[in-house]
Amino acid sequence: MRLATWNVNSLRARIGRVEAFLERHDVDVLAVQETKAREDQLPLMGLQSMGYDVAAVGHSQWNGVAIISRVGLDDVAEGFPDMPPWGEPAVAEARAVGATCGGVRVWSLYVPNGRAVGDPHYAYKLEWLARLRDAAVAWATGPDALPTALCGDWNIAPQDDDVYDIAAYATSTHVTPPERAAFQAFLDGGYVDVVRPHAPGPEVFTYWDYYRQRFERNRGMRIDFVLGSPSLAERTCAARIDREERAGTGASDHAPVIVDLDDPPAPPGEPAG
DNA sequence: ATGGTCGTTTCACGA
Repeated sequence: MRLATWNVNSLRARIGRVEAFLERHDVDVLAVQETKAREDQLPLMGLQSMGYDVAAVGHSQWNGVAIISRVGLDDVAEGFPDMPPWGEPAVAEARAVGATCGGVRVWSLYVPNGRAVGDPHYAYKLEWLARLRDAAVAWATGPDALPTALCGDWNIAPQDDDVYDIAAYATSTHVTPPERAAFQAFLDGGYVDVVRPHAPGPEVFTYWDYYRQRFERNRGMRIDFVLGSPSLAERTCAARIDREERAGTGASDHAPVIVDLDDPPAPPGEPAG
């Protein structure tokens, strides 16, 4: 099964690229962020004709997440248990959608940006992450736990090498110790960055600002991640960042991240094949 | 510190 995550910066503006991406990489499940669309605004017909179902929560101007799947879309959840409220419900709730796709629990997450250290949005970001972490650890444990993938734009660069110029971010969000601790708490809870081990090397960035030719100068950040529960991490056999999707006119400011999963181990007692 | 460029039910604001 091939799983991907991509902050598309408007699904309506990018629908042609999304369809081409799904076809080019033969993607089974795509978690998208910043759809900037209510469900009733989404151009779904092209995706449906390609065999995909869509589960989405959204707002016309910001946030918004969706899961696009051709291997099933069951037990859809809009938001996670105990997700903290903030502002308009339509905005607060447009940050997380979960579904079971082909036996894997997939979440598409748009972690709050935080805006600035000290801003109320920054405190909300940390609270949101802490509550998600508690829920996510619960999902990954217990006898009935499905392999779980936390896919999305985390708006956190966990390591200094994940920023083109860490000194330029000395007073910025995305790299502060509390944000990095919030990210680390998922790893401490058993989740694994399933991409970095399979896509090592210097080209780690997933996001480049539109302005000042940041992509052309490779001044980017690594803020999009797939964190896998232990059983999902075991099945991860390959991963890559599709930098080419970020090039050219009409690109999102984020590149897609792709993860390949082996088939699950056969249940005991059943013949192989 | 500022501004650069995108997106949006746009002449303002979020990223």
